[in-house]
Amino acid sequence: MSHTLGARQAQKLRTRQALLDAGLRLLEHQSLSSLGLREITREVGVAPAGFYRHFRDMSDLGVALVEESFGSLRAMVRVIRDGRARSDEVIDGTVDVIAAYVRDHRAHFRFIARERNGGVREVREAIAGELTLFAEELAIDLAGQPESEGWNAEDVRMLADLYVDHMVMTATAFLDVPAAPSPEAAAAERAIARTARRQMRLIHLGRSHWLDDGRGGAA
Amino acid sequence: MSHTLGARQAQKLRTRQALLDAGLRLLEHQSLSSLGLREITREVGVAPAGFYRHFRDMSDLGVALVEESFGSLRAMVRVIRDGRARSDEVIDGTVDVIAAYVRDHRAHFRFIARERNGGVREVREAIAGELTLFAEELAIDLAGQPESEGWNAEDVRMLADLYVDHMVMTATAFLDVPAAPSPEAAAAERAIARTARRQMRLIHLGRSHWLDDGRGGAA
DNA sequence: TCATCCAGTAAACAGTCGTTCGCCGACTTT
DNA sequence: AAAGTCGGCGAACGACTGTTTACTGGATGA
Repeated sequence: MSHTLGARQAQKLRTRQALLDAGLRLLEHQSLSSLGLREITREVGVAPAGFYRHFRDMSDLGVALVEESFGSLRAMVRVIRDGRARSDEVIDGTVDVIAAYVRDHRAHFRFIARERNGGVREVREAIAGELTLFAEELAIDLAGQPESEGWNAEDVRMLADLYVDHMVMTATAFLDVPAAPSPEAAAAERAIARTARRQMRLIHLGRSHWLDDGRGGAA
Repeated sequence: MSHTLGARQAQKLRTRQALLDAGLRLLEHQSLSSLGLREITREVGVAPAGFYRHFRDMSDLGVALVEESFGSLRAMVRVIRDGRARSDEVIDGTVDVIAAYVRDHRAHFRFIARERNGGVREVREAIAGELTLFAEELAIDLAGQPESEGWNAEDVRMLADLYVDHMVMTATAFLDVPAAPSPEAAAAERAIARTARRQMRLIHLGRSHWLDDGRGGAA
């Protein structure tokens, strides 16, 4: 059964987590491919060789960070899924959730944004996989909404991809405003949220007129 | 006047360009922050110390690469600006231009995509600046189109940002299909182009209904 | 209680790195 | 033709890198 996880294994997990945390902290100002193994162990206070007890190499740690990052994101996304029905509220709610995610998990998202096209293949692929999964889930949600009546699966997926891309872009925009609270920063955040809401509204508008001409939007 | 640029200065420029080319080549599979000065000079066949005759450090070379990259992009964008008027043609043309840019300047765009959120601040800011400039120009173009009648400046800019983000995302998607020509690669490219066209069409649809309810889309 | 396991250690390995220095020699200017 | 400029070279520097090795000592299970 799930007994209290012997002091042995517990300590190992704590060290592993310390390595992940230190990595994420150091990645705030540099990218994974320039982050050294010794740099992390030094930060944690562990001998360099100890690193290998937990990760094969830095890409391995990177992939672990991807999983950790998307874990915190998924938890937050469930909030939207169980949201209201009116499109205004869904849009506002989505933007708020994005803003909250970036505020509360800034380092996580910065890591994802940075390594999404970064220099480490394994990590890039892990992120791409998670985003695809995310888009697939969203497509299922969208397909169930009344606005999607008469849509074929391909177009629903097309719309889901557009939404995901837009969410990533919006979150990235939030990243660029300084974390330290200040009047200017708050204003910048509000401007980004305002623009993002209008963009989502415009997309939603396009969505609701997609079938207007009876061609299903096809050329 | 512009006399034929003394053999002295000409040679210097040739070396400088060789450094830039080598850098771009090496950046295909890694990111700027992990690229070493010696790595570049070795590739070119120049002594490490020679690097400093052309660039202060690697960030300096990175910024030069940003300018070079956007130079080739701007040249290509002019093709769209002087394009047809019908929205179908503009959309198809835009997607084709994006595809062509990624095909012909793959290394340039890969660099931009990778360093847009990369670990080197100066380069990140240079890219952000160029993209802002790009969005501003696009906003001017959009404002001049009949579809924008009755739009306020903020909403036009909001739309321009949406288009730019979408173009970047589309170009990035093209990047992920292998450069080597193959049946599968060609099919993947066509799928991306098809999705991108539909997304642009959906956005265009939203744009043309933006003022429908007389509130200018405002909540 | 005793043998076993294994997370973490300390030291050494062969490299690599960015940067500085003085110097050469071909081009440029006078 | 002489003087000056300056791109590129070669060598040396101290610091840092990832990885391997044999080890220690506390938790673990018999």
